[in-house]
Amino acid sequence: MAQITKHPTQECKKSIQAVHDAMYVLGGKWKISIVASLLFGPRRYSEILRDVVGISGKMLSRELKEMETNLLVDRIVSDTQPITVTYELTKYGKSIEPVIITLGEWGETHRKCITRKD
Amino acid sequence: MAQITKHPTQECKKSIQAVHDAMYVLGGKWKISIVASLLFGPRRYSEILRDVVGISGKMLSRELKEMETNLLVDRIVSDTQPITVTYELTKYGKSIEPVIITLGEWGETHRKCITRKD
DNA sequence: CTGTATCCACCTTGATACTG
DNA sequence: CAGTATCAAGGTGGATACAG
Repeated sequence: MAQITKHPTQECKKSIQAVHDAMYVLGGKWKISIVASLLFGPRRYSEILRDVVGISGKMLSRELKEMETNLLVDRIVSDTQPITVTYELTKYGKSIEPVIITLGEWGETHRKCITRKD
Repeated sequence: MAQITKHPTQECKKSIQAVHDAMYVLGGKWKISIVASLLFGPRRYSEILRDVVGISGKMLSRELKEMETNLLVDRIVSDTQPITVTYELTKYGKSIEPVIITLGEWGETHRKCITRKD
């Protein structure tokens, strides 16, 4: 029916909006990396800190807090001595997996391109 | 063989790196939206400006320049009067399509979640 | 039309030190 | 271990004016 020929702008804007929505939630410098880490299973604060190379503690807790607010992760506190905190993706957070996979695959390819061309 | 149990960190870091690489190139506030726009076909500067709601001219040209540098887009100048400039995705740029699609789908779902929960 | 230059407010991030 | 507080620096992005 509606071919993308004469008035593609509406179609286009809709897609762009969807993508923009996604990036609003995943938009921090580190959020996607954190999700990638959490896809491997529940992680402690300090573990994420080691996994996500370059992130600072401040950023990690801040991003995690935002992600908690956005219902992407659960924060589980065990009142051991000293306390341990485990983060894990919610069902909703796990639904990002395809995005991460796709992005990761593209990233690997990209790295190859870089290697060849730089 | 190597189960993701004892030493998941290496596996994990690799994935995270790949994702991080991707975000390095796609990382601006607007780049992904611009790619989304360009996926609908070549676009003029002013068209992208209209498609990507909220972006300013300065940001658009800046982001496009970076994307050109990263070989994601081609910039084609027609020396009409006045000149017109068309941007289109390179083959490499088009390879991001799956990412955008996946992200867009997730974004739509996310919007539904927002609607229900906010 | 397609940008660039400048000014400026705001946001983001890191380093460091500190708390429970 | 799991954060928080504070400071400082740089990046981000918009408005406006200007240029080819």
